Amino acid sequence: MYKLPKSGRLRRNKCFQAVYRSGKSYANRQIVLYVLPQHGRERRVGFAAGKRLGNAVVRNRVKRLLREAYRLQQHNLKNGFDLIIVGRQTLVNETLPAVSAALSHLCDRAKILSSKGGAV
RNA sequence: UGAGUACGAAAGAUGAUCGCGAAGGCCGCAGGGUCUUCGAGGAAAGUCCGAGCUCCACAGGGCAGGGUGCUGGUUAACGGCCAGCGAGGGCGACCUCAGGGAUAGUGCCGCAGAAAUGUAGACCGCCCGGCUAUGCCGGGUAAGGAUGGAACGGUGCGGUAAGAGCGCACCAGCAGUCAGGCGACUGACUGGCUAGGUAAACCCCACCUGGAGCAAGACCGAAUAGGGAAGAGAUGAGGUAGCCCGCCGAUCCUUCCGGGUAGCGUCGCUAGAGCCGGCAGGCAACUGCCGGCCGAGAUAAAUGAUCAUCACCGCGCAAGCGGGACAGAACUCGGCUUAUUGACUGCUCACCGA
RNA sequence: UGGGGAGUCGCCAAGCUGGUUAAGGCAUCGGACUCUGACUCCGACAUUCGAGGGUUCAAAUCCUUCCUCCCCAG
Repeated sequence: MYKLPKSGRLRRNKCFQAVYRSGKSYANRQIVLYVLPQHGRERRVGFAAGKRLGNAVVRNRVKRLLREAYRLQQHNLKNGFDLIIVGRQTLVNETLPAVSAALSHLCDRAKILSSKGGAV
């Protein structure tokens, strides 16, 4: 239930470009969320951390935080979407609970939470 | 106690839960499931050097170009390291140095200054002589002044019209001989009395050096079309590094039109100039022998999150609270450089006490 | 990850190779012309060339170590 195998991840540059170009975006101070509907498919997700955030250690940490936050609440999300979650500058010094809260806030606004799960 | 200096080592430990990557075993036709083991660094960084490896010819010759530059050693190699020599800095422990050649040649040395390298040069002085005489002219003089970063060895005595290595002593420097040292070099003696700086300017000398890089390169599979048109060249197109040689070499190149630009592909991909311990050689860098160990292999790219306990540091009487830097493998090694935490050890100096 | 290039005034830049003056244009400020503005004319504007160290009498320039930015290769 909490697993996150490679098949649920966005892996190709093409897919990333498609989501960036055609998807809708939602943002708050910590996170930017891109959503592209893909009807009938398994939900896939990608994580990104831009060069502005800092050196390689900081960028890796941001991506791992985002992945952990997504992993722990993915069962509340609907299927049939490609998502990209991008970390922003204020995320660098945050801890996991704050990241989770920010992510669920965005998912609520994007209306991809499943009805039986509800907000965390 | 304070200040400093050198060197080595380390970069918290254990457990639980959830999750990720790889390898191997088992189950399954298969998607996959499950168990075990392993899973970031001293700098993984910067990419400043040197190698391995791959392709270009089994990488060859000459010129050009580039690099290094005290001596000896070390190494696969190096611009690294070790030991020494010389110069400079520090009271000292110790530190710094691209540190060959300026007597092979060429260039440059602004402004200032009379003059910037030629045995040249007289602005003020100094001395001698002449004159139309408180000045002017001619000559001598580089000791004094002035300029400059630098002015043709320095100090002293003699000498002289005034001066000058003109003569002498000492010092610096140069050349030669002898002695010591593998050598850089050091010491002694002799000689002629003097030769500016700059080679991180060109250069000379000695030594080294082919080019590209794992996006190298190899393989498998898919796709299209053995597409069309025009032009140049076989006393040889074209390729091979800048040129010449040499080599490869039968179809190749340029332009236009059209088509294609595709695979979460496989290998290369991790056992290596490897790590740890002991012994031996060496002042040391390092080397040899013996024994043991296997320690990441990803590809939008794994190595994470949460919690608990115990160490360590700081604050606090205590309960407790807070803290742990710099930073993330991408073919692999040897160095260098840069970033950075809190401790340990040796040595030096200053002060105080016994 | 590998390879290559560039940092000079607020902006665009010349000067670096071959060492002794930091050109020029735009912008800004002050003045003149005008009743006022524009145009035009005159004047001002870099103690230092991304940062540190070295060579030299002397460094934007030569050497070296860092920092920042840009480009190319799937």
